[in-house]
Amino acid sequence: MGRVTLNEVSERAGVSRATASLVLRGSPKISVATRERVQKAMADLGYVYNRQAANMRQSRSMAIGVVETDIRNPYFAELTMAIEEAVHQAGFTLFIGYSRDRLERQRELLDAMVQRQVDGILLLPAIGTTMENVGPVTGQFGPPLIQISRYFTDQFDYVGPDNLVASDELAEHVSSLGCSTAILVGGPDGSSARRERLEGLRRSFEATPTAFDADDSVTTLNNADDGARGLAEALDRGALPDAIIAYSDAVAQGVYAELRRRNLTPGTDVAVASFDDIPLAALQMPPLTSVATSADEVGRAASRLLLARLEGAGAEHQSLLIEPTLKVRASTALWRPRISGGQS
Amino acid sequence: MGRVTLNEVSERAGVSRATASLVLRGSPKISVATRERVQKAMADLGYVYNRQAANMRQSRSMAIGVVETDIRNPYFAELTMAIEEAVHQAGFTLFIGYSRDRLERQRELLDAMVQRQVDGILLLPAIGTTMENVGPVTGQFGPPLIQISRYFTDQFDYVGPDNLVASDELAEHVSSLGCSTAILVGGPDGSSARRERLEGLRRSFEATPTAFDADDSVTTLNNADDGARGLAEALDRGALPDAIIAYSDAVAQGVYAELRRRNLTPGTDVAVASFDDIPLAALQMPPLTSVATSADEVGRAASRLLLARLEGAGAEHQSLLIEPTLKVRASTALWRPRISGGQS
DNA sequence: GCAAGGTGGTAGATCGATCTCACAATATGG
DNA sequence: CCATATTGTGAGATCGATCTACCACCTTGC
Repeated sequence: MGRVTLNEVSERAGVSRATASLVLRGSPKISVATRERVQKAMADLGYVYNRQAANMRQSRSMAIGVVETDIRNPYFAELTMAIEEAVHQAGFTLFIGYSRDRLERQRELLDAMVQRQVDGILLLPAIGTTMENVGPVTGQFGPPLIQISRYFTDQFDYVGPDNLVASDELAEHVSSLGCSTAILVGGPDGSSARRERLEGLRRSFEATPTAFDADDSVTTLNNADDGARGLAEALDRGALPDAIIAYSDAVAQGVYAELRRRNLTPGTDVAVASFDDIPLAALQMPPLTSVATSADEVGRAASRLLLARLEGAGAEHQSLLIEPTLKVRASTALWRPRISGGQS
Repeated sequence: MGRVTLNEVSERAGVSRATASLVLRGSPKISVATRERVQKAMADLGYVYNRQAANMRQSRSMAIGVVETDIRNPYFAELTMAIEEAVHQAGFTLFIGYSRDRLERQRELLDAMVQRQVDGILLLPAIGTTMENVGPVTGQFGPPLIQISRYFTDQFDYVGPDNLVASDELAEHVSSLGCSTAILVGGPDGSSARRERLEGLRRSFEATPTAFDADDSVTTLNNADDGARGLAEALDRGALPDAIIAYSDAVAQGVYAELRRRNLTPGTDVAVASFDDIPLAALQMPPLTSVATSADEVGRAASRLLLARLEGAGAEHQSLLIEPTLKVRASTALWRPRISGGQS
C-alpha cells in the first residue's frame, strides 16, 4: 500500500538506498551531516522499518516461538511472563500459541512458527508428543528447540524443575509430621513431570515409615475443577489418608474445595501439600504448604539457554534442572496425628 | 542457509517456479499430473514454506499482534486464551507482548509489531496511554487496532465488559442484603475500567439506602497482594463496612487474606463481592459472589471485530459492551445485618 | 608529484515467494 | 478449415530491505 520505504527516504535525502540502510543500522561510516539529513527524511515521511524485508537478507529473524499448553494455570502464566521478559530484553519478538494439549493443534503451531522463520522455539510439549509429532522442526535445518517443564525426548534440550528433589522434600516433610499414610492426587497422565513426581514420592517415602501407594494415585488435568474430581475419586476408593499431596497448587485448590464439601478441614483433618508455590498458595485458608518449582527461574533459564544456542553455543543437548524450595505453611504445619486409642 | 526453496522444488519437478507456487496455493489451473509431481518434489526435498517471503508480495501477513499488561491475573489469562483460539481458527499467528503497564515497554511492543507488518492489533492499554503513546500505530497506514478491557480514546474500537451494568447488579444485590455501608477496594488508578466501576457503583448506590463513599475508595494494582494492602489501608482509615466490593476476584483474594489476618470472617463479619468471576471465585471459602465479566466472550468478540475490520468492514469506530452476569454465592448470601440495639 | 591509505558513499545483486502477462497446445464453433 | 476459447505453464518484474564490491575524493609521507 502506501507504506514509506527506504527508497523514498533515500530519494528525499538525496542519497542512495544503501546509505539510508547504513544510517538505519547506525554505521560509523556515515558522516554526521548525511546521517541527520536521512533521519530528518525518515521523520518527515513517517518511515516505518519493515523487518520482514530485512529478514529476507539476514539469517536471523529476531523472533522466537513459544508453544505452550494452557496459561490459565498461574504457574504457566508466570512461566510465560518470565520468558517474555528475558526474550524481549534480548531484542526478540514472541510468537505464542497454546496447544491445549492437543497434538494436532501443537503441530499446526510449530509448523506456523517454522514457516515464519523463527530463530528458536520453546516448547511445553503436549501429552503424547513424539519425535514424529514435532514435524518439520526436526528437520536438518530446523531452529533450535528447547523443552520446558515437560520432556519427551533427549534429542532436544530440556529445562524444568528438579521434580525428584521436590518430591523428596515433600515426602520427608510430610513424613516428619508423623503422617502414616499419604497419597498423590492429580496431574496429567502421561506427562514426564507427573511421572517424575510420582516416582520421586514413591522412592522417597520408601525411606520413611509413611505408607505411600503409588498405584493408588489418581490422574487429572492440571486444574482445580479436575483436582476436586480427582480427590473425590480417590476418597471414594480408599480411606482418608493422613496426607494429601496435590500434583500442583492448581489441583490443590480443587482438593481444598472437595475436602470442604465433605466437611473436612484441610490442615486439621488431613495435611495437604503440593507442588509449584504459586502466589495463591500463601493466600489460601489455611495457607498451603508447597514446594516452589520456580516458574520464574525455569522461564529465565530456558530463555538464556535458547539465546545461547542461537549464538551457536555447545553441541550436546542438556538437561537443566532448577532447584526447588519447600515452603512450609499451615496446611501441614498445624496437622497433628490423631491420638489413636493407645495402639503401641 | 541450506533451506530448500521453491526454486529447487520446481527444478526437481521440471516446472517453473510460478507453477510450483500455484500448486502450493492449490490453484485449479494446474493439472493433476503436475500437481502430484510438484508435491512429490516438495516432500522429497523437505520443502518448508517461507511465509515471510510470501508476505512481501501479498498485502497481508496473516499475523496479528496482542499487547497486554500482565497475564498472571487469571482473568487476563482466560482473555488471552480466548483470543488465541479465535484468531488461530481464522488462520492467523499471534505476536504477544506484555507491557506490565509500562508505557515505554508498550511502545516498544507496538513498534515491533508494526515493523513486523501485523495485519491488526489487539491492545489492552497500559495505564496512562494516550494517542501520542501509541506511536506509529496511529499513522495513516497503521493496522487496525482494537482496545480491549480498557480504553483511552474513541479513535479506536473498544470491546470490554459493560462495567456500568455490572456495578449496578452488584450494588443492587449488596443493598438488597441490607448492607448499610459499602466500599470499593482496589483497582488500578487511572484505568477506564476502574473509573467506570467506581462511578457505576456510586450512581447505583445513590438509588438505594446503602451508603457508598466514592472518595473513600482505595486504588491498588490488580492482584491479590496489593488487594490485601489496599484493604488494610481502607480499614485503617475508616470503620469496617457491611460490604466490601473488590475491584476484581484477584483483589478479592487479598481481601479475604487481610480479613482473616484481622480475625474477621468473609461472608459473616462482612459481605464480600467482586468483579470478573474467574473460576477460582467459586472455589474460595466462602465461595465468592462475583459479577462475571466474561473474559471468554470479550476475547471472542474482540477477535471477531478485528477480523471483520481486516475484511474492511465498517468505518465508524464502535464500542462493544459485553453483558455481565451476577453470580451470587455464600460470601454475600450468608451475610446478615447485625442486630443493632433497636435503633428505629 | 605520486603511491598508499583512509573516508564517505553508491550501484546492483540478492533473499524467496507472488503477480502480471504472454503464449503454446488443445478444444470448440461456424 | 480457420477463428476463437480454454487450459496449463513459463519468463521476468516485484516486494523492501541488506550485502558485496567498488569508486571517487582527500590526506599524508617521502
